[in-house]
Amino acid sequence: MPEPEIRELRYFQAVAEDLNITRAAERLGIAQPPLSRAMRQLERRVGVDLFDRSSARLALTEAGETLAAEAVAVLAALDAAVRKTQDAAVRRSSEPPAEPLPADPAGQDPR
Amino acid sequence: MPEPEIRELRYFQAVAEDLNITRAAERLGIAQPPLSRAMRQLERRVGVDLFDRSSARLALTEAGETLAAEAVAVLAALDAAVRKTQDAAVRRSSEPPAEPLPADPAGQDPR
DNA sequence: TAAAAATACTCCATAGGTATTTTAT
DNA sequence: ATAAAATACCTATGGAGTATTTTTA
Repeated sequence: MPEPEIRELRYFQAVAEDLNITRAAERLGIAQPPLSRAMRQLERRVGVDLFDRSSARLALTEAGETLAAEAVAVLAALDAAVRKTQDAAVRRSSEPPAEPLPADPAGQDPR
Repeated sequence: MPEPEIRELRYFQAVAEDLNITRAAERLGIAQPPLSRAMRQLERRVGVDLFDRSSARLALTEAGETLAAEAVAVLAALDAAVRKTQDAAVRRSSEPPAEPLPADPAGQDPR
């Protein structure tokens, strides 16, 4: 089983927030069964249990908590990578660069 | 078109290193055409040209150089996420943890 | 009994393969 | 003429859907 994909990390982030696969699926705009399967597959990919399903209330294992925290960094790195790549292309086509929008949500990491 | 996936970033990293799709494909264990298509798809996903194909010698655009640098961070973050998640599960099942192997390639980021 | 996750299928999008053509040196 | 990328086509894996069945408060 190969490594986790970005889509799975996004799904996992939603489930870890809600601790409810049904509601996370609604939020993600997909059905519950594929999300349930995606989480099982993610567990197979990393090779560890991420959820404690022994109770009715879905809970994260310690490993799950760890991945939830780490996933934030991975997804932030991807978002930054895409944004910087697009910025690099824009700069090339239209110098000088437009000044950064003041409506800047949370400051996107100064280069 | 949705966002880049991890597999595409790994492929891109190989192509960016070789600047030769055919050789990168060999290295990755896939055929040349699917790799060529994956790079086209990646470009569509980020919405910018990553390669300059005007010459016989494949070259990265400025955006491509940017993504090559940023991809390293994304993939490192993913590797760290998986490793830490697996470590968290191991710690839980067998305390105390076995001491870290001395044959440690490049030191895996102190927590 | 009710709410949520898991299972059993079906379908289709897309990752990947082979053969071939195009392009640029 | 050659080496590499792109295109055309086909196959198969797996992502996602609906219907249904566990499971546990």
